[in-house]
Amino acid sequence: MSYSAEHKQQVRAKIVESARVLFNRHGFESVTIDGIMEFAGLTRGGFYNHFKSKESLYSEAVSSFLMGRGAQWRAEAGIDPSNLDPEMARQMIHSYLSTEHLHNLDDQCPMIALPSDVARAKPEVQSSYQTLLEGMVSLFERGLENHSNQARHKALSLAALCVGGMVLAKSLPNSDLAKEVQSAARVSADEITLQ
Amino acid sequence: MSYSAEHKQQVRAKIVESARVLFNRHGFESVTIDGIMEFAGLTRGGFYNHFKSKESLYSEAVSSFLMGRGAQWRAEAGIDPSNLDPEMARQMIHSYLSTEHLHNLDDQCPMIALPSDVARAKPEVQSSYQTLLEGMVSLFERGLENHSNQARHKALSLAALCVGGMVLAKSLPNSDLAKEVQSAARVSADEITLQ
DNA sequence: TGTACATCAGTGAACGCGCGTTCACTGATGTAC
DNA sequence: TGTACATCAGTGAACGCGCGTTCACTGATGTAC
Repeated sequence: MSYSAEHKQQVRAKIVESARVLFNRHGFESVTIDGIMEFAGLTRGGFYNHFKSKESLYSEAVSSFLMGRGAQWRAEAGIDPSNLDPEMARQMIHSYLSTEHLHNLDDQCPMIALPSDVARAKPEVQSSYQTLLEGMVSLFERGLENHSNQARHKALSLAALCVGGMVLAKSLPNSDLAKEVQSAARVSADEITLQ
Repeated sequence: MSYSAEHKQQVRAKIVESARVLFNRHGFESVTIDGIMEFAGLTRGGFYNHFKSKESLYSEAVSSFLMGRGAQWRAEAGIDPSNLDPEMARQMIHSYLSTEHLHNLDDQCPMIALPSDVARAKPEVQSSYQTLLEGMVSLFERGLENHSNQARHKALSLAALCVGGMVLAKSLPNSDLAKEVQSAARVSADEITLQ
């Protein structure tokens, strides 16, 4: 035997995490295998011991956010998915639509870091994106459900407001307008959440 | 003398339009100079008679939408920017958040076709994106202003809802969920518009 | 009106570079005895 | 416990291809006379 199974698994996870961060920074296409492996502390050729191709990483990098940085974020924010209320939903939305989230590119939600990349990718990658969206919508919905008979519809609109506000803010060169968009989206989200 | 000045200008415009469509389909990076020129009915080398580099096209392709396809769309929808009301704003939003718009990739609003590409591009490109956003917000604002003292804030939120709803829909493999997101965003937009 | 000419838009071959992928190898690891 | 060995994760040179850009050229155009 050579290395243990968990060693291989850990290295693999390190490559996925490296890819996730670099994809968030530069998008799928601009990131090279060389760059991913170097960022993970390895060399080029070894990549193919773990993955079939560059493309096969996209889906995994997107979905790894949910259980990795996303879970960490939920824990830090004190979110208990089984016990949510409108005030908690409101806090999540304000955190999502914050300047900190906008500038924390490495740990940013892939839904706003990679929308065009995913839209052009294979269905498998889009499924990972859908899983992220469903996670977000589910959190919002449970935060609202005791207080509204339209929780599903509201949760979907809140997701669109969150993602739209951040996507717009990311693409603007003028940080004043970016902040204005985020602020407006927060206020409208509050109204939807609390009404 | 050789060709007339307007001939050169027309060819240049044809290249920009070719680039705009191909960027909408595939994003900035995947599109090649070869592809752009062939789509415009020309050959590779001539590109540099008109543009300094590939990158110098990005900004122009994005902003060309406003006066080109965007103006055509506004005309077809019977929109008079100097005479708007909430019902007109509502129609614009429903048209933006429609299945037709989602699937009409060639003529799609660049704000939803190219968000990641623009977010990673030079400030000049982001300025073109900002001009598109300001145009949209201005239309919404004028549609609301006689009926609300918070027209600016509402217009910004409506833009975030429109862009967010469409960006999400574009990245989902499941067209049922995509339609559900669009539908929810439309309903929430109506509430913001008419309240 | 007709012809020679100067201009420069357009052509397409060629260059250089970067990237995804392959492959022969090497050396660290864990097992067999 | 110690040693020989089989395995395969990791290495890095090399390959092939595609793309942005350059460049010498050609030929359509409009002007001068």
